[in-house]
Amino acid sequence: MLPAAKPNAIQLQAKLFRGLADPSRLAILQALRTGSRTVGQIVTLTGLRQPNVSNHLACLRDCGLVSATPRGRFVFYALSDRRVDHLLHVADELLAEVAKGVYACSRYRHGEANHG
Amino acid sequence: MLPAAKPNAIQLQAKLFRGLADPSRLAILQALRTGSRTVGQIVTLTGLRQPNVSNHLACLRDCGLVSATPRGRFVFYALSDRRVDHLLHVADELLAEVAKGVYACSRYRHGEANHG
DNA sequence: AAATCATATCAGCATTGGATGATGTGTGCT
DNA sequence: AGCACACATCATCCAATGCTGATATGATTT
Repeated sequence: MLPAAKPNAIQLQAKLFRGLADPSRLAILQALRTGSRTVGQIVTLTGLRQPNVSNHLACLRDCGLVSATPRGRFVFYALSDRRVDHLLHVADELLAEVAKGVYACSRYRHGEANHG
Repeated sequence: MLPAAKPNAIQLQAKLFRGLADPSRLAILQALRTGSRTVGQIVTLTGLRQPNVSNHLACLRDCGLVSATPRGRFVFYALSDRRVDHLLHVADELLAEVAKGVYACSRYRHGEANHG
């Protein structure tokens, strides 16, 4: 499919970025930047529905971006590594200095509003 | 929508990551990491169709990730800033060390194959 | 001026992905 | 044991996104 540049690496990167490309998942990661949180806390912090949060957490966990620690009937989630935080930081820098036009990119509206 | 963490920043990040979350766009960016390329060159390098490439380039350009320099009937595209390359690099590090499970994340299949 | 080439734009289609409500699993308390 | 709570999973629905072929625009050459 891609003669020149290693498809595998690209596909992986694409998947990683897609994992980060969702406002809900970013909100969850944001909630975890300050420390471990239970699912219930994340629900409260983000305003998302519980099944929705669980679903996204499963995704983030599969991807290795967050870690889960069961404790009694609670499950504490945390960023799995400081690099995750770092990537978010680098992205913010890029937004501030380079990618200012992102808000105006009309190719997709994802992130502007939620569906029904 | 998100009481705790600045929604705006999150929406912006989501949009930026979504800009990077597409295998075609990543392939294009990859093709540009080695220098300026015309649309035709990118088409050849990536194997994508020309309208498709133009479309993605418009997206990337709107987002500020790439810059366009018309020269005669050609248009040369290039990464707009070294930070773009940097972000891709950080993402690769994350993939190598932390997010190894990304390949197995079954919440979405984006990046594994193209449609019809 | 006509033709050709490089790129951009358009309308339509198919697919993916995310949200929701209902339900299942397992733990802790009384 | 029975109940209540915290979280996970399921099936379904809907919207957004990306791809394609056709076409328009603009520039260069003859």
